[in-house]
Amino acid sequence: MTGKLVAAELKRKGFKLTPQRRAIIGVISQSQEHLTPADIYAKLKAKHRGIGLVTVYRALNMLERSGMLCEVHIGDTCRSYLKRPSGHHHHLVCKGCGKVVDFSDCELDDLEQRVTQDTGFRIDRHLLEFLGRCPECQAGRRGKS
Amino acid sequence: MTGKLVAAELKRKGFKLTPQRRAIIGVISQSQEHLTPADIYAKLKAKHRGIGLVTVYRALNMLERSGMLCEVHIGDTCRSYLKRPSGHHHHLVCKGCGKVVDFSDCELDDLEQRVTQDTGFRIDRHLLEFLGRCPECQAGRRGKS
DNA sequence: GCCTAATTGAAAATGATTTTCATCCATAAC
DNA sequence: GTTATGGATGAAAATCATTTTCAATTAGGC
Repeated sequence: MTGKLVAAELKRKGFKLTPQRRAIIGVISQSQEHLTPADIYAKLKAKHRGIGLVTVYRALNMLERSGMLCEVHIGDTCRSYLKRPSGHHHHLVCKGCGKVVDFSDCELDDLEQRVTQDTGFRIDRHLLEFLGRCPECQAGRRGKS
Repeated sequence: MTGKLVAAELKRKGFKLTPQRRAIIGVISQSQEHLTPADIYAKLKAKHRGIGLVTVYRALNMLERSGMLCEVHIGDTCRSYLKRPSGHHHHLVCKGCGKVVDFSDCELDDLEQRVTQDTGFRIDRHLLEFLGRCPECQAGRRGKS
C-alpha cells in the first residue's frame, strides 16, 4: 500500500481521495502493526485535527471492500484488526509488539487435497496465521504477555 | 464434550453444574455447527423457559476459560463463534450450512521451521481453518452464499 | 468557476457484551 | 435441622463498538 498506488487504485474504482482518506491510508501504510479503528483514530487526532471516528470506519470499510486491507485474527483481540498488502499471503504476528510479517509460501495444497478426499468438502479458502515473538521482543523483555 | 465428561471436569475446577449450564452445554455438544451466544439463547428459550442471555454469556466465558470450547474465525462473522472439542485440531467450515468438521494432522512443522529461520520469530501457536462446502450442500443447493 | 454526487462530522440509533445488584440455592458448618 | 457462605442467576443498567441519519461541505469532471 504505497500511497501513490492506492490513490490510483481508488480513482480507478470511482472513489474520491479526500485529505481524510489520504491521512488514514498514510497511517496504515506506515505502521508495521495491525491497528484497530480506534488505534487509527487516536494516531490521527494527534496530527490532523477534526477528523471523525466515523470517517475512519467508513474509510476502512471502503478499503476493505476494495481489497486493500486485510484482517488479523490471532492474538488478544480478533475482529477488524487490519493491515496492508494484497495477494495471497499469511501473517506472522508478534504478541510482544504487534508487528506483523507476511509470508506467502503456505504449501497447504497437499493438506487441502487430503482433507478434501477424507471429507468430501470442496475447499474455497483458508485462514492461516502464526503467533509468536519477534527477534527484538525475544531479546529485550519488551511488550505484554 | 460428552455431557458426563464435562460435568466431571467442571467439578474438578470448582464450578457448579447448574441446570442452566447443563442445558447450555447440551445445546453446544449436540450441535454440529458453530453457534453464537444469541443462537444458543434462541435454542434454549424454546425448551428451558426463563433462562437469561446473560447466563449464556457467563457460561460461555467460563467454558472458554476452562478450555472446553473453541472459536471459529473464518466465514461471515468472526468473533466468539464457538464449538466443541479440545486438543490440537483445526476446523473445516461449511459456508452453506455452518457445519464444522475437525481435523488434526496439520503438518505445519516444516513450514513453521522455515518461517522461523527466515524471520527469527519464535512461534508459539498457529491458527488454521478451511472454508468450503460440505458434500450435502454441494448436492442440494442448500444454504446461503 | 459550476454542478453533482460522494464525503464528511455530529448526534442518534443499534447491537453486542459486561457490570451491578438483589435474590436464590446448594453445600458445608454448626 | 438450622444457619452461614459463596457461587450462580436474572433483570436492568452500563459500556463499548459500529452503523445510520441528516444537513453541510467538498472533490473532480465539465
